[in-house]
Amino acid sequence: MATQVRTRFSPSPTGALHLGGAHTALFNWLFARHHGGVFILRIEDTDMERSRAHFVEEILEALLWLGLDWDEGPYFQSQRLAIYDDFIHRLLKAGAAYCCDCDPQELEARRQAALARGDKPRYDGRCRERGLPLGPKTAVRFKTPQTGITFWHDQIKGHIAFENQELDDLVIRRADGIPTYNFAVVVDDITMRVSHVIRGDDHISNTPRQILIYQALGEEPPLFAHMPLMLGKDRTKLSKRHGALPVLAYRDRGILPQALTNYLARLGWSHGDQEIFSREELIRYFSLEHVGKAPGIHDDDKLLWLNSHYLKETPPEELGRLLLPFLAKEGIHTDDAVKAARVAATLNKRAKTLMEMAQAARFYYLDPWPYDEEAARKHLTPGALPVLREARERLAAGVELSEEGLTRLLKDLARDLGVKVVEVAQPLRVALTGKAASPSLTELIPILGREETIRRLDFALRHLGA
RNA sequence: GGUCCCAUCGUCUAGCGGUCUAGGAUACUGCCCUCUCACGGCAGAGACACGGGUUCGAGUCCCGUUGGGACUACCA
Repeated sequence: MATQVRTRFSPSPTGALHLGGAHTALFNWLFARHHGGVFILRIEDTDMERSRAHFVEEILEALLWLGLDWDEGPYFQSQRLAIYDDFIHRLLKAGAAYCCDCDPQELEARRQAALARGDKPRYDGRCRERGLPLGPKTAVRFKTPQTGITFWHDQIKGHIAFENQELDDLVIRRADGIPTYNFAVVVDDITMRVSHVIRGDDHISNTPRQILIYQALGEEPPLFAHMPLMLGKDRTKLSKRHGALPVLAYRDRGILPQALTNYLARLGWSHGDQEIFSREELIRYFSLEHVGKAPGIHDDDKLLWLNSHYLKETPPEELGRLLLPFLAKEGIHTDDAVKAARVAATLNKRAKTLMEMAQAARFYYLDPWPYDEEAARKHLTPGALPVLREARERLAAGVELSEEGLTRLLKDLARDLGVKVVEVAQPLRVALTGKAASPSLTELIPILGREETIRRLDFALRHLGA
């Protein structure tokens, strides 16, 4: 009988969830969902100094926004201290760990000295055989075997091996009683029965240490899969300075969650030539075998392309609803979802984000003046007076505000005035939208309405001194 | 410095020894469509890091070089 697939995502609340974190969360989630397994959320908040409660809230919010729901948790390491202590004592009793009262500052000084000498900075094991009791000022170190090789078959990278002598006796419990990362992770993954540890390959060098702890505990290690890191444009680990924003910043920018998950899924993973994946397809096709080994560089352009794809695919009614909060940010406070849907339908092919869409939608709600300077200079000239006047008259006379009616109006106007269609369209466009580029007049005028259209034409006429 | 990981168009990638004069996507350029801008359609340019092997045959396997990255804490 195959054992149940159980994966976990374990962020530390020392900052917002960023793209890299979302990437590994997604892969864990997809793997669990693909296998009908369990996805666990665990908050690694043992760093009391840097952990903040509000980051926990933000991380959960971001995961939920992305649609990455968890089946168990969130567990908090800070609430599991008694469990870690049990395992510490197991190790102590077995002689696989020992207490150490070396002064941290001294240790740091020795580290620096070794570095300066060009030596490998490693703990010299001076407390190893001292048999110190566990006291209030003692840390606990793991007794790393000094010979032999620790290896595993990585589900993504293949066979990886480390010589044990490269490793030193790491602290697994700090003097303040809090376990360190490498130890807490192992205890958690054991007790939560995690079957697959899928994480960034910056954790590869932690893996042999963790495997050694499993062995000392007499436990079977889970399967490891180290996925390639996401790098910034300068090819270093992705961070704020690459413009890699927190996940929620993408939401606030008007990126759709489907676009972001699609983007993240295709970074480091592929399914033939397919680029667009529904959530169901992602779950159906995802597998570790098709995760690549090479790191990927974050490319905002590709994200934007996917976002515009999903913007085009989203039904206008939904798009209108999504647009409302972005309109508000433009100072347009409306709850008219019907109008917003009509507006969105004219803009969904012209914007890459909801934020852009809201900016482009301003003229539907606000007076288009003052006009864009260059647009007005070019198109709102005295020569345009007849166009504006005639258009105003015919609109007032009751030209039908339909696609066909307005198309005919533009053509007739051009013919009757002896100019090209573009020469009637552009002045009208600037008069109505304030800009030289906009959705088609035949679709924007019906939304503006007859009265408002005429009002704007009158203003333009007066602007030209008519 | 040490250890480990990685290496196909600028970027994301397909490729699991012959079907590769290397495919798709994005970005870029041009043309078409067109009331503008987009969208869409078509076309173009653009890569197997280098050197050795193995093999009848290597982008694909092995070794080395170079390059890049990660880690190197009583952070996670």
